Amino acid sequence: MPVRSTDQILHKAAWLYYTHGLRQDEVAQHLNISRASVATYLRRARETGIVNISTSTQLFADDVLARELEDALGLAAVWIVPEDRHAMDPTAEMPVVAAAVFLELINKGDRVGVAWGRTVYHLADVMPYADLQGVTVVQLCGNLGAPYSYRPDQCTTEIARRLNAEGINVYAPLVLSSEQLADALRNEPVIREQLATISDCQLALYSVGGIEDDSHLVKCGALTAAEMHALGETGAAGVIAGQIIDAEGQWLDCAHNRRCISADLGSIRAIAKRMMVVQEDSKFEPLVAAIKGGFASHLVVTTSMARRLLDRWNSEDGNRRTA
Amino acid sequence: MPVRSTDQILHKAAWLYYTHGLRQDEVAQHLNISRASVATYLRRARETGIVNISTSTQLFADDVLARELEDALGLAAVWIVPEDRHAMDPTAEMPVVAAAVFLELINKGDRVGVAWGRTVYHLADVMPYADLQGVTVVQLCGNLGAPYSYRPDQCTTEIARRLNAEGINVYAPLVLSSEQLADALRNEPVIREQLATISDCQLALYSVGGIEDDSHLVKCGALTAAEMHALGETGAAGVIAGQIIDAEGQWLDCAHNRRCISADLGSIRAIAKRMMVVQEDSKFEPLVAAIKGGFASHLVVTTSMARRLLDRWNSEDGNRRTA
DNA sequence: CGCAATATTTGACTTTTGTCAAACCTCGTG
DNA sequence: CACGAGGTTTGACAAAAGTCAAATATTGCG
Repeated sequence: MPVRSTDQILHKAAWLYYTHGLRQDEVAQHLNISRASVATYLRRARETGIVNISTSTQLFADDVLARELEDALGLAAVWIVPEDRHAMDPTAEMPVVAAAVFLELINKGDRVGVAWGRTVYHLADVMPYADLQGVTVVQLCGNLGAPYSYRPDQCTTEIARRLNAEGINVYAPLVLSSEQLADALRNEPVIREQLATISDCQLALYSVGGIEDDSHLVKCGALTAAEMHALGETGAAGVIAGQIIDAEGQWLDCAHNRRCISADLGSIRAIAKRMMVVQEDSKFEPLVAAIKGGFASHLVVTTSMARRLLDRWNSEDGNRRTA
Repeated sequence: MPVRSTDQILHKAAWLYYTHGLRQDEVAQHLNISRASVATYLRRARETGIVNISTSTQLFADDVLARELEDALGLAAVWIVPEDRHAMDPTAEMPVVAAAVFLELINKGDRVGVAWGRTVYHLADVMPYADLQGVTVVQLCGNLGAPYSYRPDQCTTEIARRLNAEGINVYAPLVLSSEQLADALRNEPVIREQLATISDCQLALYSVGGIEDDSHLVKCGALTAAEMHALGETGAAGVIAGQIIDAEGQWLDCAHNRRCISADLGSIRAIAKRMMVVQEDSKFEPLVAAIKGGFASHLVVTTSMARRLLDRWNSEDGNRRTA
């Protein structure tokens, strides 16, 4: 009855059980331990990503609506999460689907950028464990305290931890009090180099922020409700990685953006797979702006949001034709 | 109680059970079917690759010996399969490990080349099911009847089927009766194009063949024992994808090779990940030749084989130093 | 070196899952 | 339209897996 603390034994148990298909008591015999221990080891092996159990997200991708959206908006792939789901907690479903899709989109050796928002937080919370050594998770924007469970850096770290990947954080605040300071900090070698690597990412993960008085940026204290309101008047339409974009998805030249330390929008657009997840129906206009701005190649949305998007694009097509 | 034959229901059951962690009876309730059906669906979902359960092959890679081999022979990665394995069928272990390693090495969208041999057959037999749509499995050599379970094309097909990948077969015999005919066939557009795509592969899978009287090529009737014996006299050391190589791993200019329709050895060397699996201890010299010829970047071998390889390389190093 | 705090392992019990023959649908065919 | 082959679904039972408090080992520290 040897007592080893290494996780060598986790690997052995997992291998015999999952790959060879032995029963737990058989595994116990092989390893000279009790069956109860085997059960514990197997749970740990699953939790640490030694064993990976993944379900295809096909279910959410093979909807006619999804195909239509891809064609109409020119997206690489769309996943549609139905709202009803047979009395299953509806708000909980989206991040779960998104997490699974995210995992499917990651390739070995990839560098992935992760932004910030309530959606991303929830996603991190339900992210399955996996063994993605060689993957790097980089933070797309500066840091800020949040009224939710994680700060941006904690969020990156948590995702990296669950994936057994390397996490790289941005050691700077998201918003500074003056443009000068923001400029100076952006030019600090550590920060500059880090932001420069963002366009090397193969995959980005984010949601789009709204510009209402109760939007995320306001709740986190980056902007006051009044400031946000004013921005709305001057063309703000949504938020990408902490930065304000206009209705066409372009960077808005405003005080907030100039004081912001985050990934250059051009760098984000340069990322091959840009995965956008949108939960709330209220984010329709911001989402339209983000899509026009080229911030989404892979989209995860609800059925109703998908319908609205399709309607909008069809009507714009109609307008263009009649014009 | 609807009766749907689609596998939509497989996806739903798998999603609720594996991703949401519901119990089988809860899933049954959600889907309005009996729990027994759920159990059946889940099995089918696993068998068709909708659900993927994979165990890290780390266990076989984190051996000191493996590290030493990588360093000494300049290989990218080595997996070592212990021979004893606690009364577990030893010959059965290698293909299982190899199959898992193979799966880990495949990336989405890859093109993988699969060669031919008893080892590869067994590997196909134990290949887990997976959902690798977008992957293409191409056959590296021509066809030939075999005394084992599969022909080369069946083997490619079987692997592709289990992986839900696309399989591409070579519609030509491995060996022809005359060099003229082989030349003519090699220049047929269909065949030529197919062989030309081999260097586009990201991953190759093969073993190395021996040159004894009872070697694979002889058993399959491609060569007589006498011919093989004669080839041994003129420098043959092993077999790669049906073709004879010499002790340095170079293409041997012989009648058999000239009559052979298979991947150009240069194309094979051009593949980034060249995964070689060797089961039998008797294949030591062929393996040495194959490694010298640059046919392995990723190696799966037994402990004893690993030791012998290391000894050989160390002694050659010694010779070089003393010379 | 002893002792407490912490982590691991186990046996006994409960819950969950796998299995299989029988019942039941479905669809093509005579 | 009745029949039967081929498939799916189910209920009931057997087998396997999960759980947890108690026991045992390990570690850190005075």
